Amino acid sequence: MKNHSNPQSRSKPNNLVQTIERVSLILDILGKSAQGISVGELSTKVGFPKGTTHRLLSSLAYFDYVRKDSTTKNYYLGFKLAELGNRLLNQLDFRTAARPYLINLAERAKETVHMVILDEKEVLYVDKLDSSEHRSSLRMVSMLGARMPAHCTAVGKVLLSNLPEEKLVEIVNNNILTRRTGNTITNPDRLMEHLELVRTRGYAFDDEENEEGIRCVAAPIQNETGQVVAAISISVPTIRTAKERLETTLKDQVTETALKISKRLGFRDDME
Amino acid sequence: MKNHSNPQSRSKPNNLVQTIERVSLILDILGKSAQGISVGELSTKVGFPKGTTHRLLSSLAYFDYVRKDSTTKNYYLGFKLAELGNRLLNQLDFRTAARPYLINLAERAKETVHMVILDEKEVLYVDKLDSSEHRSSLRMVSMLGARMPAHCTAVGKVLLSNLPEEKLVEIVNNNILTRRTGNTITNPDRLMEHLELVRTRGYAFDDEENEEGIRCVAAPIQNETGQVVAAISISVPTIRTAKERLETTLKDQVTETALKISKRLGFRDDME
DNA sequence: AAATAACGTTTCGCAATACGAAACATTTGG
DNA sequence: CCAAATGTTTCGTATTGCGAAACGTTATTT
Repeated sequence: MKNHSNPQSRSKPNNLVQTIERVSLILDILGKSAQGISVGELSTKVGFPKGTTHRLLSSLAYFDYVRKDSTTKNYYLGFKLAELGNRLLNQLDFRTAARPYLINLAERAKETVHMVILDEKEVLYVDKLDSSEHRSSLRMVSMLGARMPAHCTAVGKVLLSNLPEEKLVEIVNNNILTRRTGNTITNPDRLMEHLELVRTRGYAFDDEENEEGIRCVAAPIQNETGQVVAAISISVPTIRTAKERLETTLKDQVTETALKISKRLGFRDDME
Repeated sequence: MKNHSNPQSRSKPNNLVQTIERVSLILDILGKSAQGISVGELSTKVGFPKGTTHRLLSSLAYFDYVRKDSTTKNYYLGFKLAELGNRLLNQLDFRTAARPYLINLAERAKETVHMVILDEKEVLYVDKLDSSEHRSSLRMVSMLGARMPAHCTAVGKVLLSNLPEEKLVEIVNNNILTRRTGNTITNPDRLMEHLELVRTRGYAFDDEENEEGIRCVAAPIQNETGQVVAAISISVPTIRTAKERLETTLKDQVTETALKISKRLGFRDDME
């Protein structure tokens, strides 16, 4: 699997298959209902009749996309999704290639390391390594597959800054930049300016812009065609680490590691 | 979310929704094609016409269940699956409850710890902790969501042994017990006998029955109703660890931890 | 315990939906 | 540059899935 960015993605097909649209809606709702949901409740939520909802659910259950608690009769997401999600992550070749480098980085920095990809306006976590130092901290329990707005994370800003101009403008203009903390950049013009800086520098910081008390540095991963396919970052709690360490040692470690991984993927910095 | 076992699951609904059946088939194939697959190729594989296949794919792509490489035009699994899979795992309350105990167990044993649930004849990995000692070993790269036959793993045998008699018989009779190593129990009668022992003991070993060079001990996790919802295990390489340690220290550690987690979930051993 | 309400499940005639053959477009290779 | 292969769209048609209503099955009330 090589190309992971998807430039002209998500154009609404002229004839959407109704069932797929409905299934997607159902799974989204189930994903938000940790306690499960009954046919009736779901039926009113999605707006199609009980019978129809039931039919879709039982077909989904047959293929394990959905699970029914046999006593309460509530429906949940099914384990097939975990299986396919796992398959997907393992199919990402850059992820496999990066692993050893990320483990090494986490050990040396003694901090948490993430790898993410860009999906429209959000970043998606595809790997995560804790340093042995902070294993017991339960702060971030398994974020694999989790999403985060791009504009307020170091990884997100690195990835945005490498987008073709028009795509970037489209994303920035068509979405409100949600405020997550006092430091979040919510002004489109300021963000564009900031991304310009990130692009020339080749790395980005997150100075408590996404979460109070957490700072990050991030750098891009490029493949053999020079395309940016992912970004990696180191996250540190403000209490424990001085801003200076982030901007010197840690910054150097992420950028170096990112370059090593990129080279491993066939990238050459003499390329252009 | 409470009940996770699904006693009378997977009965074929009288009227399956065709689209769901087809989508499931497509996703399964994509899950096996790491290098991506073209419309034409997929179309012949699944056996429906190109146009139809294309329509389904573009609808799936719209909701991000599938991704299209814009240059090669190949299709891949989409990131929505990773997101939903992640949601599912985080919705498992017993998993969240168990985490701290598993971290502790991995640290003390200095070995790899797994948590799994039973899904029909297979076991599905829902959590995994490496001890800091063996982090760099790349042997098991992210098995979350991965599946394994139940009959040849310690966790699987624990879970099978707690199934209602009829369900167990059904599973053992309707599936061939695939041989994974020289030690795999492939004879149904011997397996039933062995599971009887596991049931009375309350824990199970895997003596290189699933993978040459790996041994495990596993114990069950029970919830407030006494129902077995998951199993946990410690895995050790035969070269590094004597069988005796597995059968004494490590066995005690897993069973103790499993009981602690069960109690945390409201289980009381005085129940019955 | 009986009655009833509330919810899950199934049925079935109808029409909208998705089907798929074939036309059209685009890319690839000679 | 043409031809072959592959991806995409169209469109008339029949099938598929729709959903109102009937039927079962748990839960709740009196």
